[in-house]
Amino acid sequence: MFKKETEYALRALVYIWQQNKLGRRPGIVETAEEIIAPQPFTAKILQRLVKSGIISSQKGKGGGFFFGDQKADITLKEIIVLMEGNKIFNSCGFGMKQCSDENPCPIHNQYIGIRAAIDKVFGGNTIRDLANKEQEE
Amino acid sequence: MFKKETEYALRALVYIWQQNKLGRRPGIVETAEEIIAPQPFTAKILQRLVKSGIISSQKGKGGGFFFGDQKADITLKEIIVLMEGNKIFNSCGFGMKQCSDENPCPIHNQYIGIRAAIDKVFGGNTIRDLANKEQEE
DNA sequence: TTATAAAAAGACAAAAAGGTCTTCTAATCA
DNA sequence: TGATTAGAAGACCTTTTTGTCTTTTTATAA
Repeated sequence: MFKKETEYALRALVYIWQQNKLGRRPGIVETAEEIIAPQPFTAKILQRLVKSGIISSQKGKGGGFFFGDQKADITLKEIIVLMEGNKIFNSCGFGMKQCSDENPCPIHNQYIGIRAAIDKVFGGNTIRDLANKEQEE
Repeated sequence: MFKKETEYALRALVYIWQQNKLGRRPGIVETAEEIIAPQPFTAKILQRLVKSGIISSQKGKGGGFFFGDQKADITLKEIIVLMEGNKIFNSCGFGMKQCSDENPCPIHNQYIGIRAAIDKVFGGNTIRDLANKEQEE
């Protein structure tokens, strides 16, 4: 469904927030291990999230990643759009450029249901929501 | 949602069947133009579909592609699985390997709804269905 | 039976995705 | 203040996807 980058980003953000809630700021090594992702690749993704202002980071001893002013109420959809654009939320299931309500591809009317479901799930959940969910279990 | 290959395959098959119904057997050039896809890439994909037994082909003058014994009642899902495996129908929305009903990721219970919708649309429509749909319009 | 039209085959190439490695910079603590 | 810890930056590499090009094979029609 999504690119690896995007999946790693989502999983990392949930973990970082869970740790932040416990007063901790996890680093790259710890985060990559936890989410089962290659460490240098995780580093690159986290740096991108910092640059985009989704999270903050602290260099040096005792440093790590954390939600500061940003808060963990960002939706999964916002992260997904940042990482890979909104193709998944807008594009045609048949791959046609000009597909729309007015000029529908042969599965358009059925496919809009899929898109709506995707939008609801990823637009309707935040990092905070997922972090809480995981800890219930 | 899908790979280009897959989208081209679906569009090509619909077009080929529409032409077959009219007593014609379209060739690579014609098919690629119609579905707006690069010609040599389309050739490769059609050859793959022939090898897999989805359609038949005829070499030489007046040749082209056609549904013979195969019939056009194959579902879109079957084509998708052939082209890119069943990842989309089975995988986790959060990218976790071990995600299941027993060991769910934090969006599992919501994501299964998306998967069900995808399965219904692509498992519930055949090439014949789409070919008929397009001609209604 | 030969020219021609068309698919088959496979080598090649470009771009994107996924991932690694090394060096630099900054913060902190002893 | 200097050693150490940790993120930042960017060059580099590999695999997959997407696409091209050339040659070969086969069928048919003139």
